[in-house]
Parts: sequence; structure tokens; C-alpha cells
Amino acid sequence: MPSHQDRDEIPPGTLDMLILQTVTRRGESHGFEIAEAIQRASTDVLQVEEGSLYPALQRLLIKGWLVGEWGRTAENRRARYYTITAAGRKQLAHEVESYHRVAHAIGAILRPV
Amino acid sequence: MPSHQDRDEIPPGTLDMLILQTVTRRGESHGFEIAEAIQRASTDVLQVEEGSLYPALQRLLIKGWLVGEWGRTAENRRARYYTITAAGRKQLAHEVESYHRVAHAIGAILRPV
DNA sequence: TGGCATGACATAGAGAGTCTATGTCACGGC
DNA sequence: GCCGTGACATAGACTCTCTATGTCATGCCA
Repeated sequence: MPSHQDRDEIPPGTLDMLILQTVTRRGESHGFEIAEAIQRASTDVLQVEEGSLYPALQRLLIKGWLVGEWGRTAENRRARYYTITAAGRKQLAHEVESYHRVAHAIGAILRPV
Repeated sequence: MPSHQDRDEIPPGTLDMLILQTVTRRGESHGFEIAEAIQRASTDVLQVEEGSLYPALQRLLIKGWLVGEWGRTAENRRARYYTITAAGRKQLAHEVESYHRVAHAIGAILRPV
């Protein structure tokens, strides 16, 4: 039977980018939704643990890249809904650009002439 | 004038893979050569600091993925020459495969339908 | 011959970021 | 009225890269 632990870890430094991107695409979302969306969009390759998710969301709030607002889910649970800010959009653009530049450089090393 | 600090950092977790790949391509190499080769192959996007390089080489020695042998450079400086082992080749293959799987997943999130 | 820049390796400590494990709290079904 | 569950939260361990510093021998050059 296949291992139940065959998911990869989120590469350090990329979680913030993935969260910002997910909130940008989905609009206002709460933590659980964001984590699920990342896992789904990665076809189950990446799984965001709660112990990584919530500290990351705090960072993004503190830096002003997200704003949070307490609300209620469809099942009437309390939840914090996050929205991206203008600064967050700018930051996301920077991170995506940097990510692609680095990924391209690594690709050049892995696939030498 | 352009900033002289516009290089990106090596993403945590990828340095070992880049070193193994570089030693595989170049054959027997010493530390300085490896760092320079990575920087060149990345078209100067990535720079390996000595404080990252030597601990990484120690890790790879301890894990048995590289073997090291003291020798002399062309300029008669002492240097440690590293060669990849069979286990190192296997490990490199694993890391490259995992890297591509994760990169693909992240790409899917960044470029949504 | 004596100082000194340099090549090459090495280590200590800081800082960032993810993970595991655990805890809290309120809703709502039974 | 209890308890599973959704959702948020924190503490601590661990990994890894960086900055800063140190060592040591070679060979140039005054």
C-alpha cells in the first residue's frame, strides 16, 4: 500500500507568497479555506499545516499585506476573513518575480548544456 | 547606478542539491570551485556564501553523499577535493525529482486557470 | 628576511520559517 | 448536558542560510 506521508513540505519562504496569491484569487477567505485551497490547487502535493498557517497569517497582517475581519462561516462558526491590501498586491508581485528568477537560475543548474 | 546587492538568496533546502549537481557535472572539485560554478551557472543570480558552503559540504560528507580528499590546487594551495558517491547520485536524483514536483505544484498555484 | 595580501577552509551565533504537539473556545447535534 | 468538531492560536524543536570572524600556509615584494 502507498505511504500516507508522501506529500512534500512547503519550501521555506514560499508560504507567504502562496497565501497572498490564494487570497488574491479567491477574495475574502478565512484560514481553513486558504489552506484547503492551496492543497487543492497543488493537486495535493503541498499541505499547509495549521502551525505554519496561522503564524504566516499573523506575519502578513503585521506587515500590512492582509487585513483581517472577524465573521461567521456558513455553519455559523467564528472565523477571521482575510483580504489583500494594495501593499500586499505589490509585495506579491515582487515575490512572484523573485521566485521565477530563482527558479530559472536553479533550472539552469539542473539542466546544464 | 544599480545596486550591488541584487542577488537572491539560495532557497533553504536547495543548496545540497545544487552542490551535488555541480560536483556531478564537474567531477572532483574543491569548495571554492563549487561555489564559483554555482554562481556562474546561475548567471550570477545565486551566490553561495562561505558560511553556507562549508557547513553544507560537511553535511554531505557525514551523510556519505560526497567523499573528500585533501590535495593541492594549481597554485599550490591546500584544498579539499570532493567527489560524489553512489549514494550521493541516488540522493541527487531524489532531490531533483522532489524539487520538480514542488516547483510544478507552486507553478499551478501561481498560474491559475 | 620579514611583512602582508590572498586562497581556502572552518566555526559561532543570529535569524527566519516550517513542523509537531498541544491548547482554547463556542456551536450544535444527540 | 455532553461531546465531537470547526477554527484559531501558541510553544518549542529543528533546519538551514547568512554575517562575522578566525586560522593557516603560500608566495610576492620591499
